[in-house]
Amino acid sequence: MQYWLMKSEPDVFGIEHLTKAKRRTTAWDGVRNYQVRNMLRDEMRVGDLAFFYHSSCAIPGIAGVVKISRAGHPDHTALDPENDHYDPRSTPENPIWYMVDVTLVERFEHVISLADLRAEQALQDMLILRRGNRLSITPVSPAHWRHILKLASHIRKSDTRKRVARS
DNA sequence: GCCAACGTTGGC
DNA sequence: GCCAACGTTGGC
Repeated sequence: MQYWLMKSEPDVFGIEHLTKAKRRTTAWDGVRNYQVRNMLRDEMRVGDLAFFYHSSCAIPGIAGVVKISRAGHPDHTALDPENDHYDPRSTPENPIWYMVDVTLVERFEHVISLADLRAEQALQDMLILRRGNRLSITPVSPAHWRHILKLASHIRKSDTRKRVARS
């Protein structure tokens, strides 16, 4: 079992879209970076889990958890001249670009913001926190994964306390 | 194979 | 909208 972090711009496709998608599943298409292509094609396995990260938005951060529900297969959007991600170098016989399918596992009640993540000493060496990091998919260590899930549950508990205190 | 120019990402 | 950082392109 491996863990990942996958970035998407919520204005284009966010976790909100995934909650409404058929079978809460979507193809993770449009990746046009070779390092990330190699992860999609060669490394990501069905059953792996990934954080769904919102980038380039008001509150960048982790919005929930998805699982890989289909392993790497050719990204057909590269073959479609009408598509924004069209790449004339890619052909059905020789596809250059790959995608996986992801299925929603959990949407966090609140996004764990980038600022929240940066505040955690235990997460200092996360790839996502390194300056200049531009990969749209990065591996996440089991220790970091567990730590972030703990953060998510703490946020839930503190919310509960606040609700109780108010009532 | 080098490297400058250019395009893109993404936080702020 | 700015800009740092990085990947890609293409001339040589």
